[in-house]
Amino acid sequence: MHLPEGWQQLPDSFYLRNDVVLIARELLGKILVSHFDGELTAGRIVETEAYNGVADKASHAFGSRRTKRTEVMFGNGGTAYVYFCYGMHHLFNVVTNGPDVPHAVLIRAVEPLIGIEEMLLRTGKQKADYTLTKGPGNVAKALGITTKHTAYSLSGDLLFIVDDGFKTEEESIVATPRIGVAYAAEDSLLPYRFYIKNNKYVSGKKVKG
DNA sequence: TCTATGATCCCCT
DNA sequence: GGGGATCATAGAT
Repeated sequence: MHLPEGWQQLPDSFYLRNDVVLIARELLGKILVSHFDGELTAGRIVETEAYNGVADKASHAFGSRRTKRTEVMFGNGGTAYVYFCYGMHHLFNVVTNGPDVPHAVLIRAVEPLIGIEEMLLRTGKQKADYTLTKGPGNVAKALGITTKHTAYSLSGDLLFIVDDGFKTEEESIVATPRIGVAYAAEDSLLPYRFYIKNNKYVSGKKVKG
């Protein structure tokens, strides 16, 4: 496979660290790439959420709940956790940390870079506006990610994340509570959601101008 | 600009 | 048997 010059696949060591909130923050500005059936699609990550394992009421792994679905989170970091939600959406997460520590980062929005025509086909949209990859359901749909890709290694050449040297300014990063996790009681207030300020692909807020 | 609602199904209890 | 880490649309404001 041929990637653009300067695109460096993230090493396992990036995912194997123990601070999932830091990793969620550092994933801003990186590029999520899928290469299924010869179709290369990629987008720059502009919104993420951290899910902090067994202590986090918003996490599927809260209380060490270990099931067929969540099993991949209990494996090694650097793999994909994809699950099906609301009867129609596939949501893509990055598993982090070592075995038995079920940390994950939900990718909530990307800015399309490569394969926009293919993204339009997959989503059935007519034109590439800001809704193409806004929100976690749309990200997975545009990149062709489904539950069959859960447990895929991000060290492979089908689904992975690269660094192209893009620098995300500290002052352009915003931290807020996570979206759609009101059921998590006090944990729903934690500032575990990160996004790039003023980016039109970020979900959960209106776009002006 | 907002709120309400329907679509739709896998996974867990 | 019930609810969910959502999205697009319709209709009210």
